[in-house]
Amino acid sequence: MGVKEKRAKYREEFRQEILDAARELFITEGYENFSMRKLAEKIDYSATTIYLYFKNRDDLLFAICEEFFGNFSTRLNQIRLVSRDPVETLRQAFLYLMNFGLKNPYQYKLIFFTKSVYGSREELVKKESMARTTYLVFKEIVQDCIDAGQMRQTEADVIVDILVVASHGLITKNIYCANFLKERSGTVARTLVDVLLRGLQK
Amino acid sequence: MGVKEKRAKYREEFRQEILDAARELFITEGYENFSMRKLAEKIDYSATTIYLYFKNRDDLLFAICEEFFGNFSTRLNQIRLVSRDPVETLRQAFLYLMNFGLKNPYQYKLIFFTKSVYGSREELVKKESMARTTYLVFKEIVQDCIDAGQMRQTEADVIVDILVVASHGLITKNIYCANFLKERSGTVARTLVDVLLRGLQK
DNA sequence: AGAATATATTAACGGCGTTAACAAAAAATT
DNA sequence: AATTTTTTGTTAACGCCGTTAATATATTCT
Repeated sequence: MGVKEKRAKYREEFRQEILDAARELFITEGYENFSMRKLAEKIDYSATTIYLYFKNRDDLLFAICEEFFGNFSTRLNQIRLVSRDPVETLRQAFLYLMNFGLKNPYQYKLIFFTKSVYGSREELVKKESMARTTYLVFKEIVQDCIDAGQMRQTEADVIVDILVVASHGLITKNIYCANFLKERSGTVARTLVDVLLRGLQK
Repeated sequence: MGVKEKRAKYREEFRQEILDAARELFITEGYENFSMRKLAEKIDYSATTIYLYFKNRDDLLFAICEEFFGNFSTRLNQIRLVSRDPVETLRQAFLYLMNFGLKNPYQYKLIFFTKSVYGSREELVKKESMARTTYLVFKEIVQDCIDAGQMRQTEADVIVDILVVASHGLITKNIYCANFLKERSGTVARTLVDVLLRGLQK
């Protein structure tokens, strides 16, 4: 009926509030069953208010992705500072990604397996997104391994791809295959990491 | 306005016609943008007619999945008959899955990465679906390798999981990551197969 | 105080999946 | 051959959805 008595004094603060609610809703309901109206009800505002802070539904998802990749690249740089051995750094980085996926499968799915929010390759490269930054850091870690002579001479891009492929596969299977017992996922994950890193080393 | 002059004489025939149109529409438009109304328009019938042949939207998807798994398990048995070496059989089977995915990414996605149409593990096991059959054949092929002493003693289930994980990962990445150059996918695929099979052999 | 801007609302458009009510053709029964 | 029943199709409607337009009110600026 009446208008909200409490207004959003600080735009960014309220924007973040919406984003948090959206992330939760996206994860619990899934991308398909998310709706702007549900989100509106959750934050107790009308649906159209959301459009004052986000262009549309996909803009919300974009913000969630960027948030994730921001944290991820920070974490990668931390790992890099702590660990001295390049291959060990790579293992840690890879495990971090996989463990995040195993612990937060639906957020992982939301970020990596939903209608790409970053457009084509050209758009991705020029847009200077956190997603792009993260990829570059990951690639640098791989390059460090190659430069240190501890990894067979393959294009760093390909190696990054292989690792990401493995991680993506594990999480997808974990999510979509009902006959994929949860207890086994740990075993599969460990085996995957070992086989891949051993296969990649000189 | 008027009622259709040409009626569907043979139920199964018309059902298949709908299914073919649905598959095409699901693949071209994606699961998200598929709609019963579009399908209706495509086959030139009213939307509600579809409900005389399929329970609902997901029932259509289920039929498409079963169709695929039927073909897949047949193909696996063919490979098994031709090839004599167990590991070679496994390689062929694995490559068949991956190549199908690389050639038909959106159908692969539709079948493996959409809201599971097979329910929980218990439901999957008791329902006697083609999906279940396919999994069992795949597992038998792996078991043959183990029995022949050519593969390290690991649970066959785990090995199947690892291979499927790799395949799923490759296809997902191929679909969702704009920066995943198409030309590279072949290289990554070959490397994956080699590393995995070598790592699994005794 | 008054103008301008930011923030929020309701109403509406055109789409969706699905069900209900109904019509007509085909098949079965008498 | 006439009539009942079943199958196959239709239109209308319900309650969702994303998004835009028009509008009202609060806050901020001058």
